[in-house]
Amino acid sequence: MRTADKHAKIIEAAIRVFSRQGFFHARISDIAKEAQVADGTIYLYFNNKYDILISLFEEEIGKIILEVKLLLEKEDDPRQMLRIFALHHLKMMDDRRELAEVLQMELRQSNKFMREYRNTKFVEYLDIVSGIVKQGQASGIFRATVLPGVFKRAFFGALDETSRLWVLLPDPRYTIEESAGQISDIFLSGILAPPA
Amino acid sequence: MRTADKHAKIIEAAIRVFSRQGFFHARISDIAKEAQVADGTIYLYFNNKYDILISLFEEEIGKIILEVKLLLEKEDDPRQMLRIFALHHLKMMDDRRELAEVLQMELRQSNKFMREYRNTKFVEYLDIVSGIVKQGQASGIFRATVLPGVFKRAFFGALDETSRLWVLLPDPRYTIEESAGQISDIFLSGILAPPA
DNA sequence: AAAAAATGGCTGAATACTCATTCAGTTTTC
DNA sequence: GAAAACTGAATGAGTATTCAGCCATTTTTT
Repeated sequence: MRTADKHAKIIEAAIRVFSRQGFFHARISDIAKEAQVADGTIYLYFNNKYDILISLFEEEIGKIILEVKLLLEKEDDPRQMLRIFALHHLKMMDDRRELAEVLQMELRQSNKFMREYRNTKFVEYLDIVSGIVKQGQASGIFRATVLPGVFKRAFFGALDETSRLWVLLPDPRYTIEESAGQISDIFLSGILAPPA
Repeated sequence: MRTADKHAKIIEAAIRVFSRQGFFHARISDIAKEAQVADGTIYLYFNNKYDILISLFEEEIGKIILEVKLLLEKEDDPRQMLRIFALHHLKMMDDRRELAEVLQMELRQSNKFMREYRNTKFVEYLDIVSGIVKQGQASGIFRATVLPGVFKRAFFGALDETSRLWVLLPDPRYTIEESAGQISDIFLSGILAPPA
């Protein structure tokens, strides 16, 4: 076996290069150099440049989904589950700055310009939030008037925009825990059923 | 007058072309054709391709800021002001789909890859929200514990992510008013001072 | 056990483009 | 008849992808 998991090596290199240069400015030769591999080798593992990006999304978001689902398994209070999701999301984006940049910068474009690609994993990630909302509504803890489909977008949007703040220019004024707490507090006040 | 405001014509054409193809896939010749102008003419009004994008951001966001500030002038209750901001934002994104797509897709990249460009107008737009929050906190209507800098990001992120939903695939299940109302409700519950 | 043959992962220079930008020339304006 | 505005073909830089061959390893032959 000559290959020391070149596939993974190339994905990791691509994360670094895309985060530095953006997808369009990244050259295949840059990724190859970063992965310590020849340009041509990349085409043994991926069909083309887009395919690297799509594989990267699916694989990395897949890992994140597994992580957060594992954390949520241990909890059954939907209020705590939302807090866990928020904190995990921000922590993860902070721990993996380079991946965070790629997701924030390139994921949006991808839906539009890679027509066939449906971002299936990303939808699955968002649906974790609407799942929590539905669970909370079923048990009467959350208001039934809140639309889970609107809530999941708003909640994710708030987290995403907040984490972009640090990724672009880390701001020591707010800690991750503080931001995650504030966002969770705001959304929880907005969704909690009024005391009977 | 041979020029029937070519500058504006080119910007408008660029909005359409960028929204269809994205900045990187858009050719100068596509924009020229759309604006019914020769390729070279574009370089009489803009320095280069990036400059079209940046001018587009500054000018269009500038118009949006004027609009929303005009609406907010008439109101002095910070609660209503937040509702107005949310509704106006979503309405505007819905009315001007093509512009919305360009802002959503390209604005993020721009910060990173046009180093010198600081997105000044965008910051000004966000600061309208933190301004409202500070005003509400000063008058005791809003909790002082909420950080305006976190709140503005979260609020804008929620609106932005929500509007992307329709821009990509219009969903007849939620109206603009309903979504704007839900988001405002959530954030207002999160920021209102508890009744004394 | 040595030599020969086959395998296939890997390489990187060459190809085959695609556009952003320029500028010499044309048309319009005053 | 200058000056200004405009045109669009030509230029040339930049790069995704290909592919003919290399070589470490494994398999077959002697």
